[in-house]
Amino acid sequence: MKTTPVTLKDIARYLNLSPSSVSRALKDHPEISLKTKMQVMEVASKLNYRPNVVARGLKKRQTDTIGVIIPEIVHYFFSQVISGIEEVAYNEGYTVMICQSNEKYDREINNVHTLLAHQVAGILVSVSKETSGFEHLQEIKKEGIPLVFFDRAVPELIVDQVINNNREAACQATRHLLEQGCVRIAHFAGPQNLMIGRERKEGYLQALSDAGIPAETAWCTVADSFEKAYEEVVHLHRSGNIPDAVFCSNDLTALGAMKALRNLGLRIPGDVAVVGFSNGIFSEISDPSLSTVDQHGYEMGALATRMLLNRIRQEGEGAPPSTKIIAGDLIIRDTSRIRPV
Amino acid sequence: MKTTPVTLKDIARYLNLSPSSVSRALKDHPEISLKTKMQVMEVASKLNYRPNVVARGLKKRQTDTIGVIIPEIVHYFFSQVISGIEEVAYNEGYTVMICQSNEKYDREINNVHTLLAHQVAGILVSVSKETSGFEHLQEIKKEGIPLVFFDRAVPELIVDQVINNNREAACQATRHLLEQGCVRIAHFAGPQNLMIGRERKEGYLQALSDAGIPAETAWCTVADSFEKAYEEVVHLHRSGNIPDAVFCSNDLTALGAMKALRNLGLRIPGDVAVVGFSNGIFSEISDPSLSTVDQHGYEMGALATRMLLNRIRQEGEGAPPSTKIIAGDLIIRDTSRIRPV
DNA sequence: TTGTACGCGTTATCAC
DNA sequence: GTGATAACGCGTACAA
Repeated sequence: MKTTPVTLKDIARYLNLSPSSVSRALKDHPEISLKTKMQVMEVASKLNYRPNVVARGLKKRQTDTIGVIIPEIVHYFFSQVISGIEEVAYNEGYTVMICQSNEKYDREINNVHTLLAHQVAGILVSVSKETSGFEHLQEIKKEGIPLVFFDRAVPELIVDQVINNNREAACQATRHLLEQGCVRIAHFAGPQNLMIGRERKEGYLQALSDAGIPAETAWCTVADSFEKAYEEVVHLHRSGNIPDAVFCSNDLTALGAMKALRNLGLRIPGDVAVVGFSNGIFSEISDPSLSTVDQHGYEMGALATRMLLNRIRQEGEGAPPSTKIIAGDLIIRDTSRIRPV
Repeated sequence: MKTTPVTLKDIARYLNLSPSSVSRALKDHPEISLKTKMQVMEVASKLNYRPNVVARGLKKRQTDTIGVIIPEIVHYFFSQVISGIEEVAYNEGYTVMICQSNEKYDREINNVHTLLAHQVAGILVSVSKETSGFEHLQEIKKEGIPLVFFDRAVPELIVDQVINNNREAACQATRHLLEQGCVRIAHFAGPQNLMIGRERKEGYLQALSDAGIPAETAWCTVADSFEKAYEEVVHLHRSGNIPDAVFCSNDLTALGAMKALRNLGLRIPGDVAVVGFSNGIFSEISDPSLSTVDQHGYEMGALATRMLLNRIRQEGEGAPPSTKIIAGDLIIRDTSRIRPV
């Protein structure tokens, strides 16, 4: 015994009104008598009326849904971002449609098409590690749908974006290691096709150069996972070229490095100091606790969503695309505390 | 210069066909000539046609979207579940609409109404800690929309559900502590209005009773957060009533307890052994590494989604509601390794 | 095998 | 102030 939802027509029939009047009454149209408004409101809540957003979406060629394309939901940072997105969207009467690209280019393209087919009001994207083209993202713009990047942007596309000041934060983190007396500092970098990977590496190199320390290529490699970091440390150790600090482009990488260092009998931070990036939930409780950069994922998601909603509401003519920077905070914990600061 | 999406009509005009023929051709209707089908397919891909799912949704009174109501996205376990949901949905051509209740009853009710207004094809729910009624969930059933619980179910509602064997897993975890020689075992329980909270407590009591050990009320309290666990340990210590083991209803609680124990100068597991619940990402890398129960979040999300899709496709008449149990795996790590097993 | 007509629920436009 | 009408894009019974 399925109950079909109550529609405008039901209310209209009930009150001997036309559907259009009911529609107007419900959206508080000025040209409707207070009396009918009251009646309609009352009947609506009595019959438990809920507007059919699908029908409205069809009519207005736009829904109240925000599309999100995110590389991997299970990353703590990204789950924070999603939470921020959902929170703002909820408060503004929007819903969130989530797609994960699983770091695959193909899938990301698919996700875009899915969201476009759903007539979402706007799209938030953090591109996958694999993404090498951007025609799919241009399709979004072509349809006049607002697009905002968060965390991982595509430099070729000039659209609103919220990103971390990766370069500065990485520079700061490296400088911190220098201040601790480290001079042989390695960097386990993220994928260099991602801007965040490049920027963090640049920040690292910048800090070294500022300190007048030449960069050693053997110490600056792409190692983007727990396992790769582990292997890289073992590799460096075997070649008798162990650094006295490692700055990793994310926390998991840092933990992989730490595990390898421990297994090799090296003390942290005594022999090798470690700094990560992201402030994952485990950085605080790892042993020793991990120095890292807090990226403020929740705020990033919230801000990106607010920017998107602004675009959605402005409908076209608006300010030129802007880039908001969320400053990462270096959190100094035990993996890099050698001398008192 | 917005481009409006290509519609069936555009293709029809292009080929001098009627929209209905195009529609049929695209869904591989048997009564359409192969030739037209080919033509339509070709033009469709050439014009980059993508069906408007909103219109289809209105027509069929049902969309290809699955609604998810989840307490908090940032919990590692829940993010795993979402990932599993999204993966299966994606492979089956469905999209996922996410709502988080933030553990609030009001908000959960709101979420239900939002999803119903969106004509979702089915809904996956894990109820909030606050949820005390279930009229809102019954509304879902009333509209004939399939509903599947995951992790946290409402016992009063007989619907499909995927849950952990919390009682058995808790029992096993407690038994493990007994086998390690612990006899004064405390339990920091979850909220008792949630079935999972009650069941884990029951498992704990069961194990004690099986071992002929009377339960001590002072050792079995509701402590459901890092902070509360911390305080509870301090409290027990102050009253000179420290147990020799603590079984916690989740990992964060366990970590709070561990922190307090460390600060009190008690060794883990030497003085007090600890076991958590959930296998959060940090349990493996905490110090000492935390024994816990792996709840297989990803599999839970994937299975729940498959069950939901089955219901959606069967349309009404189907098997009676079933309950799938996902067995939690006790993972023994260092916080409970006292004697060789 | 293909076309016609209508409706899904809502809203915008025009008329009264 | 309110009602009638059309349209959003698609699917389907019915007709041809």
